[in-house]
Amino acid sequence: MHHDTRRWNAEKRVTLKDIARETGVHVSTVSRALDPVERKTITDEVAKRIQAAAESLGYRPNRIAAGLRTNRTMTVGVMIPDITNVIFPPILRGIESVLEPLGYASIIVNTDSERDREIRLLDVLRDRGVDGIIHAAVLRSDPSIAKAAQDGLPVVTLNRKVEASDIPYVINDEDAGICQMLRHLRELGHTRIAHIAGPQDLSTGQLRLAAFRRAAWDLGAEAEEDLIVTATRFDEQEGARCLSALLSSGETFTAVLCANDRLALGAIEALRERGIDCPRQVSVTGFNDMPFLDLIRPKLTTVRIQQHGAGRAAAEILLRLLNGETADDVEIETILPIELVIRESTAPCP
Amino acid sequence: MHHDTRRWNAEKRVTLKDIARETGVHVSTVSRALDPVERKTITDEVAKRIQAAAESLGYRPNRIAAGLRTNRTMTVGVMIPDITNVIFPPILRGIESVLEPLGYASIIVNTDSERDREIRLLDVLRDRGVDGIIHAAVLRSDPSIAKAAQDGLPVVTLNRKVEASDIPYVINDEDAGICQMLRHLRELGHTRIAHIAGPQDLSTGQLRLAAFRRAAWDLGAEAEEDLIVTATRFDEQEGARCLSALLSSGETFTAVLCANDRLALGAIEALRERGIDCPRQVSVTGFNDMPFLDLIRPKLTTVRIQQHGAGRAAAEILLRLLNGETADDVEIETILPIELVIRESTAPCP
DNA sequence: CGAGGTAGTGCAATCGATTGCATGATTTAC
DNA sequence: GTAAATCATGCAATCGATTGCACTACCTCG
Repeated sequence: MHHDTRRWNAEKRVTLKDIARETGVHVSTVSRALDPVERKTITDEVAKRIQAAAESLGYRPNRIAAGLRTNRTMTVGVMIPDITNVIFPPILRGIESVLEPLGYASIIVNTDSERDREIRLLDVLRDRGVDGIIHAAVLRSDPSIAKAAQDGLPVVTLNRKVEASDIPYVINDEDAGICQMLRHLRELGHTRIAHIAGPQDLSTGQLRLAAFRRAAWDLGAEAEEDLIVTATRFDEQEGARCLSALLSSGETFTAVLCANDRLALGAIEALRERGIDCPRQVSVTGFNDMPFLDLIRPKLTTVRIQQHGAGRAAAEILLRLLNGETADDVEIETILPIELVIRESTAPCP
Repeated sequence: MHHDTRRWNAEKRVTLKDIARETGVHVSTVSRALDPVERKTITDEVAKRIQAAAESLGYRPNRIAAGLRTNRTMTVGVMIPDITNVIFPPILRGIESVLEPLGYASIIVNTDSERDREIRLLDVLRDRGVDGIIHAAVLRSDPSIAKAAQDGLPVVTLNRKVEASDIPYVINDEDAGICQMLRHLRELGHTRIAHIAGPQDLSTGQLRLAAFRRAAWDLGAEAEEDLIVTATRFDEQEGARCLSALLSSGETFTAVLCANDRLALGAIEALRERGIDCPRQVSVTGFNDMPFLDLIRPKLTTVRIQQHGAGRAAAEILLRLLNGETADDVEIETILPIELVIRESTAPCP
């Protein structure tokens, strides 16, 4: 016999072969007796005996071996930009709430919004034979994941969509969110409303900006292009930078509608540094309603998206893909409803 | 040939066999040429040719197959109570920063502090053949993980330790943290200092309570047992409940040293509800310095622990275990230094 | 120039589970 | 009562990579 080079062979695992020896049947019979689907092809008495033996020996199926044969690992990959961004943990729990009860585990990777990293991590996932991928960090143009999906790997994108592809996606009703928020500001009397837009290479940033322009039009005024500044990242630092840019542009404004909460937080901080009060002098709004927002002063008026729900929805679609439905059977677009959350960062126009 | 029952065989993967056929050598030679260690046993010219072929065919090793043979999956399991607790994401990034560059991926699971779930998830991880586990959700007494470690599975615990076992652990200097905090409160003139202790089935809760008693003694006063209330969970709700209990006990106090930030946040909220001002009337302190604390009013005085650093430290120890060092070679205990962070929730004794 | 090395490859077993087909036993049908 | 159908189980190939050992050159040295 060849030498054993395994790592920790202390108590070697119980295998089908052990159960077969114990019960005096062939390993294939054991395999069938333990498979809920194949079980009916086995005499009931024998199946019971095998299951009892499996139980008493403490058998646990080796998913690695099964995975090699069947090409299913019961593991999915989840790609997000950065787990320390508080918006993502609830999403992950939403995904888990659907997948875990069905026996799936997930490998979570952080792309840090770097394309190289994303490509490398995609390989990391494929090398491990994940059955599918939920991708919450795609760019509007993202050839690597599009290629993977083309090859037949089940993929669903979350929060963002990749254009010119038939990858199913779950997003929020950005249009309604921006529109309702703009209306809210109008009702408070604001007319000169600035927009700090998100990165335009992300569908979220692009959709929200488009929605802003459209909403302004719908409300009877063209969007003032000079009052739109575009951030390069969705973070506080960029929020602050964009607000400074607005201030030094010389334009006047009494409200700033930001493409997400972190931009809004940065903007408020920049206002504070200049002694400008939010909301008394300038109203600021966010998008996402990330956790803890109600503990931070001023409490931010924002658009609540379904975080847990988005995770669930994406997982459910992925499941259908995993169960053999093709991208044609599954609806490409899922838009989740939003809800306006009015707190303290918006006030009547001074 | 048997029927192929694989799932998405669209573009079937390139295997060693394909490269072997392409280059006219045996698959074992290909395997060796692609293995950095075995490579030297191969003629340089042949190795180069094989590598070139692998490259041009777009070969990606199948880790499932390799894992079956070698019993190494290059995947580790990470168990935490709940990813939506903001303390954990930085820890995970710390772990990742060490393991990911070495080719490891991690499967993260949330135990929700439920024992059944923990046991089930432990099986989920073992079934997938993880090479080791970083466990940040252990109880002081935790037979299931102790058993796994006994069986030879590399395990490191993080933030908490399991007693009566030789599982290496990485924790914070709870003693120093509590002691420095108590001294800080004393220096502000407080003498009647309450303690909201954490769950005593977690080493963190137990160590911090013990440290509180010891520190009180060291500072020349016995801990007033009536001023100690124990929470059943580390969360805001319990913080509020414990504070109420303190208030209705009839004891007087001017400061509350809490076993972690969430308890402190809950305590402050409960004070606020009763119209008691923190810090003017009662000082409150936390432990951990979780993210966003500086955005929440009043800014919480707390003990900063190394979150990212703890993840890194645990990962480094796990690595040594993975590389064959036994629990005897590795230091069982790693205590990371803490730092007092004085903000606005503590003030001189009124 | 032949014995003893050594280096480079090939061979084949192996990891553990799955599954199409073969086989033998039993039942059903006529 | 025998042919045919049905059922339960065994057999063996397979997934893709790894690796101990065998084998064949060629090399070195005396």
